[in-house]
Amino acid sequence: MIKQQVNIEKLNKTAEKILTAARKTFAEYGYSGTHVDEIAQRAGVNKASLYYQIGDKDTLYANVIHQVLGNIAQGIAQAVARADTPEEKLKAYILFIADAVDKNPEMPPIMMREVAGGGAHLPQVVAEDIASVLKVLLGILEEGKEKGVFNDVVPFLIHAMIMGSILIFKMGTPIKDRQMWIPEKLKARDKKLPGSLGDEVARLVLKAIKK
Amino acid sequence: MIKQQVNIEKLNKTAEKILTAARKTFAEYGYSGTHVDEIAQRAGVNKASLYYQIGDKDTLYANVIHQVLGNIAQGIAQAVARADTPEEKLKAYILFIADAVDKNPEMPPIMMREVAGGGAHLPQVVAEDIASVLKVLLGILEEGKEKGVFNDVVPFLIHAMIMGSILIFKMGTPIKDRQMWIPEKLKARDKKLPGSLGDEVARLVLKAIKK
DNA sequence: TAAATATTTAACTATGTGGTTAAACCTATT
DNA sequence: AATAGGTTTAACCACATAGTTAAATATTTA
Repeated sequence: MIKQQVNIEKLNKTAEKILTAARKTFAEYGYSGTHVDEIAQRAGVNKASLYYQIGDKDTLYANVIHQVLGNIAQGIAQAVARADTPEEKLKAYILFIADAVDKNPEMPPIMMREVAGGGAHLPQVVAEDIASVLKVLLGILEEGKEKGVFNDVVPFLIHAMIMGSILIFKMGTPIKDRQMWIPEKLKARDKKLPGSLGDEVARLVLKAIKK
Repeated sequence: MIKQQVNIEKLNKTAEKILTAARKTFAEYGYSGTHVDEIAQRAGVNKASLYYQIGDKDTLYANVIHQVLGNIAQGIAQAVARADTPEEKLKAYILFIADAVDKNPEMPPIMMREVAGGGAHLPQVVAEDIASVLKVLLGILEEGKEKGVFNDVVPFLIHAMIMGSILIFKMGTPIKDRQMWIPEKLKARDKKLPGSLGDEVARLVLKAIKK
C-alpha cells in the first residue's frame, strides 16, 4: 500500500484538479466505494490523464490521505508550544484539531473509515504523523500530572475522547438533523452550541481530567 | 435502501451461517468493499443459496446492521430504569454501551462507517432505534440538570463524547499497538486500564458534566 | 519554424462482481 | 415407493470498473 508521493509543491493545474476531486470522492464514498471514472469526471479530465499525472487508485488515495491527515502534526506542535500551562496547552491542542477539521471537511469521514478499516491503507508517513500528534498529547498530560494539575489518566483514551467527540459530532449532526423522529428538544438544544465545538470539547475534557 | 427484514426468530442453519459471515465481512470491509461471493464462501454455501435465503446485497446489509445496531435500544432503557440517581443512570447507560460493544465486536466498524457515510444506508428501523437511545440520554441529562447535579450541556455532544471515546478507543488500540513508532510510554500506559473501558469513560464523562 | 517532448484523449481490454437460471438434490407427506 | 415442495448447486450473464494503448494535440526547445 505504500506508494509514491507526488511532490505537492510543484503541482500543475491538472494534478490539482484531480487531487481535489479525489479528496471529495474518497471522503464521500470511501476507498472501495470510489470509482476512478468518477474522480476523472469530477476533475474534468480524461481518466488516462489521471493515470499519467498521479498514478493508480492506490497512489491517488495515498496522496489524498497524506494531504488530508499528514500536515497537521507540525501545526499542532507549534500551537501547543505557544501556550504556557498544561491547561492552556491542552486547550490549544484541542482547538487546533477542531479548527483543522473545520478547514478540512474531508478529514472526518476519511479518518473514521480509516480507523474502521483497521488502518489497512494507512501509508507509513501518515501513521508517523499521527504518532507525533499522540506524542504531543502525551507530553501535555505528563506535564500536567507532574505539576499536579491533571489527574492520572489513560492517554490514548483521552485521545479517543477528543477525536471521537469532534469527529462524531461533526459527522453525526447532519444525520441527526435529517431524521424527523429525533426529539425536537435535542435538535433545538444543539443549535445553540456555546462558542465553537473546539471550545466546548476543551471545556469538557479539561473538567474531566483536572484535579 | 429500505429492504425486507428476515424474521430473525425462525432462522434456519443456512441463513444463520450467511448472516454471521455477512456481519463479519461487512465489518471488515464495509459495504462497497464486501463481495457477495466472499460472504457465500465464508458461510460455506452457494451464492444462489444466499440469494434464496436472504436476498440481494442491500437486504443482506440491512439485516446485518439491524441485528448489530438495532437491539440495543430496549436494553439501554431497561438498564437505565434500574438506576436511581441521574449519575447512576448515566453510568448504567455508558456501561451498557461499552458492554454491548464488547459483546458485538462488529458494531464499532459498522457504526463508524455508517456515520462516515452520512448514514446513507441506514434503514429507518435502525435510525429510530438510535433516536430512542438518544432520547434516553436526553432524559438523563435533563433530570440531572433539574436536580442540580449536572451542568447545562449540549446533549448531542455528550453523545458524541461517549460513543466517540468507546468506538475510537476500541478500534484505534489495535492500530496503535501495531505501529512500532508509537512512544512506548503510551503503549505501556494503556495496558493498565483501571477497570473496564466503560468504567473509565463513565468516570471521565461524569466528572466532565457534574456540577 | 521545425523538431522534440510533454500532455491529453477516445477507444479498448481484461477482469471482477452482482445477480439469475435451470437442473439436481434433499425432505416430508401420502 | 411415489410425489410434491422446499433447498442447494454449477454454470452462466450482463454490466461495471481498473487500468492500457496508440494516436492526437499542446508545449517547449533548438
